[in-house]
Amino acid sequence: MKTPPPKADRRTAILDAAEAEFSAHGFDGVTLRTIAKRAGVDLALPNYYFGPKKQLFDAVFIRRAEIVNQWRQDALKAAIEAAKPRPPTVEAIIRAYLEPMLTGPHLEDQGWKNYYALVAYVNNSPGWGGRLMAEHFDPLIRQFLDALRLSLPGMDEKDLFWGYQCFSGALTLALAQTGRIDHLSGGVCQSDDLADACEHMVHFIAGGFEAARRAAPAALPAAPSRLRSARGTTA
Amino acid sequence: MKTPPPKADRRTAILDAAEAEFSAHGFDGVTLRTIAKRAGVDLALPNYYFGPKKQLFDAVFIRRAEIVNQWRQDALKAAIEAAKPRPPTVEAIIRAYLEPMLTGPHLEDQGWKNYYALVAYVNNSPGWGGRLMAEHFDPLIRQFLDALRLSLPGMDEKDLFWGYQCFSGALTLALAQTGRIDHLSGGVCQSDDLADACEHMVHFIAGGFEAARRAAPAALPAAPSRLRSARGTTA
DNA sequence: TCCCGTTTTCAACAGATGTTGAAAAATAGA
DNA sequence: TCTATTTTTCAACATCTGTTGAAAACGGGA
Repeated sequence: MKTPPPKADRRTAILDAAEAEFSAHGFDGVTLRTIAKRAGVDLALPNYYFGPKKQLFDAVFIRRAEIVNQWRQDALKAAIEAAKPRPPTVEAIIRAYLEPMLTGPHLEDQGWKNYYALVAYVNNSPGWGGRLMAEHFDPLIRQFLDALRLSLPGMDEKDLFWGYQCFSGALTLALAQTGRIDHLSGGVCQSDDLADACEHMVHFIAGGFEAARRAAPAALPAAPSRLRSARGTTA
Repeated sequence: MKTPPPKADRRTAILDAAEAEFSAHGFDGVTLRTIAKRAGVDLALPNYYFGPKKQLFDAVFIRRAEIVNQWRQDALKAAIEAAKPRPPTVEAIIRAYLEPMLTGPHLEDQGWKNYYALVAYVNNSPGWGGRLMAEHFDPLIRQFLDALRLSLPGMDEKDLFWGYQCFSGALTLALAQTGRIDHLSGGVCQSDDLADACEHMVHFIAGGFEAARRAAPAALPAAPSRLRSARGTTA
């Protein structure tokens, strides 16, 4: 599996092994010997290629970050383009944020699932994890927040950011694939079925954002009726 | 601070130190020497009181679990009682789930904030973390799911569980208090202001559940118009 | 006072950990 | 083929890790 090349590329073998181990046990729960053994290489090789342990972790984290960022940026642009000249719906924005990650043929590669669990680990780690997330994901997140602002006119900034915090938390737990929802639901839901998680999250999160705007204390006293969200009243 | 008793209770001193360290660095990121030094006790003492390292971790996790569970169970019962004979609103249920944890004077104790971060760490840890969560929190979670079922008639089971997954994720990230939302919002939101997070989460999550029910593929063919959510249309 | 159970300290163990330098092997260019 | 560069192996280092057993200090009852 994973297309073992005749003359193995030990570099990516190390990255794959480190990805699997780090995502399962965290940074401190993994030894270089474990990684080396899993990759089928000598103990000294990870250090030769990537330097000290923390730099190896960073390399694993960065490897797929730009790829997924590109996917999501394209999806966001497409959603904006498709809705022109109006802003896209909240649901369309959330979908552009989630679908490139959580659906598609790349999920058949266990490496991608491991990577997502790693992102979840980093996003929940206090301190140094924050820098990694901020460096590699904040620019794109701000683009999505900008899009949401346009789709949720009159929404308070604080509500928007706390809404994103809820959104990010829901996504993070889905990425972690801890299997807890499997146990809790008695098998009705499977935490490694990311596409299923995505489809449900889209509706839940979009509804959350819209409810958060509606609940604003006094954010829309002179409500701008000219710019109303595409989704009108539901009843 | 933390009421250092004249004849110190080294037992709770160890628990407090372990709580702070584990919540900040995870299980493998902490050494018994660090904990002992922080607690101001000898290296051998943690082992004397709690046995091996993992049992110490469990003791920290369990110590406050029953307390918070009791709070939440009381709040749920009160919400059900207050709404009788109808089921409480979704928002009231979510509030009963969140407010006992995230608001109140106990949050002035840094120990509680550390504990919440620890719960977030455990909930996002694959494998062994799941057992801890399931053992100590699942019974109460099922009570809340039962209440939600009554307040969301016609909702599909799968939608309910995925909704809870979103809910749990949002709560978990809030509990982690990673400080990321502070940076992202430029100071508008502060991740250690759990009461503020709570108030926003209540609306977001309640809206999410209601939207998830509405979005059910064909769950309500003969929509029960007699039972409608308290919150009507807004325009 | 002595005695006995509990608590605390001390020192050390066996093993694991990240990292490194030098030797050996493989590779590519001329 | 010889040579120069890169890649891989090997062995070891200093340090840290969880755990333990024995000794010491403590505390209360007789």
